[in-house]
Amino acid sequence: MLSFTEENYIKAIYHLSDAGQLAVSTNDIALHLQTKAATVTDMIKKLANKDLLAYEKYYGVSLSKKGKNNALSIVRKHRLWETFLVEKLGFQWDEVHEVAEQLEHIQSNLLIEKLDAFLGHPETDPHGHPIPDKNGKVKQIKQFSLSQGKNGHKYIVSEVKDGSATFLQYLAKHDLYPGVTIQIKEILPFDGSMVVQLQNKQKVTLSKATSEKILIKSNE
Amino acid sequence: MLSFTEENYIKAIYHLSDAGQLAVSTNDIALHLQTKAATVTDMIKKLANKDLLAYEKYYGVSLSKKGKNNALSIVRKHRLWETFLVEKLGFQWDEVHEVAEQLEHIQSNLLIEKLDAFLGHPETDPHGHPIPDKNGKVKQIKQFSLSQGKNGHKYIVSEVKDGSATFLQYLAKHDLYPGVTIQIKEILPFDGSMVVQLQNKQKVTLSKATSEKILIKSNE
DNA sequence: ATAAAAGTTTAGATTAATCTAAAAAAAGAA
DNA sequence: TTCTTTTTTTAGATTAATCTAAACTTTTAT
Repeated sequence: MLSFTEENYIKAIYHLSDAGQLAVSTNDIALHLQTKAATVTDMIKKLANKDLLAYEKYYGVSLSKKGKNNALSIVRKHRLWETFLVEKLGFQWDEVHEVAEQLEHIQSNLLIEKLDAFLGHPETDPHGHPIPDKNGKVKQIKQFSLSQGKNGHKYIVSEVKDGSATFLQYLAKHDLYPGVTIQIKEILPFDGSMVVQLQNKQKVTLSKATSEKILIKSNE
Repeated sequence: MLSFTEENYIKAIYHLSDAGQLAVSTNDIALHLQTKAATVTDMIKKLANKDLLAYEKYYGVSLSKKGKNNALSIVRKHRLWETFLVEKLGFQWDEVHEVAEQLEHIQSNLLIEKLDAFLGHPETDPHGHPIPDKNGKVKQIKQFSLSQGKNGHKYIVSEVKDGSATFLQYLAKHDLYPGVTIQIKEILPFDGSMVVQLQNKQKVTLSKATSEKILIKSNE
């Protein structure tokens, strides 16, 4: 069984490697976990000894199959807890992250399976991130950035790529959540900002920077 | 903020001292926490420095006001989580303890207040233990042991004094939970065992040892 | 191609929580 | 009361996770 700290390293590496695709550098991990490179070197040696990752001196690490499975289990727990906090306890979606960071380390398969059932086996969390299933399978949705959407077309918001409280609060104010249907009404050529209409007919103007951080999927 | 370990010591001392009434010995704490007396001595020195308890060498410890408040907050969290696990996730009442031992250490006031509201501000957990309120106030119920009940009288089961899985499973099999109304039908003079009738008219014979571990309160 | 910069590792310490073994104090028994 | 037993504390180590400073590798720039 992994310690709290080991789990955090595995999760960080998973995210930084884009779900285990690419190798991750010592400094990236240190930055992400707000710790020092020397500390990271020590820890990745330990994780390498446990066969959770492959480590080549000076060339970073990449997760093993076992490491990826561990990461997926932690991500699953994190996202189920976030869903619980928002759907059942009424948290704002910008308030959930820190608490879920703690809850994801609770060790109990029974708990997580019962929580999953209680939530109705959700496929995505409140930010639109897919929740890995019990076996670590992640359902991939065909999605792309809102900035690539076409004028006049309707889409469903599927995910937001920025978890900062200010950004999430901004979106919340304009009722932009995963699951919401939007239609692109206008794309301004000079700065790439766009006007989108919500279900309730309200229109919002989004800067290019913002529309790049919102992912959408086709309207079926 | 207290560490996981510090919280466990404070909670153990709280329970062993009967809610902070009496002093607790080093050995009792070591036994309860499955650790060594030397370790306990070190830790209580640390907790004494933080003004969580009063420590007199060779004469044990007693919780300070601050220590008691901390303990009550942990107990509150533990019991709210147990209630959640049983009421919302469908855990059996003998399965909840270990998981609640982990959940009680999650740090978030918002979480615990929202959980409390979600559960409808329960006054007792599934074992009938009172849940301290936000301010640490514990509602005391006038209760006594079933073994002291009178023949023919009706009572409500209010608490069970043994948390072992086997005992709880035994009670569950006979539908004996806090909140259930029972009537004493017969008390056998030679061994003190008694026959009680449940709401559904079923009768169960309980040994003296068992009836001593079940607490009851008056039927209003 | 080589020197400077950036990134990484090693060496040596530190802190929290734990342990064993030995010393000291308190409690119980003769 | 004095000796034995039990309980508690102290001393000295250990492990996990962290740090700083120095050494070493790789990358970048001139």
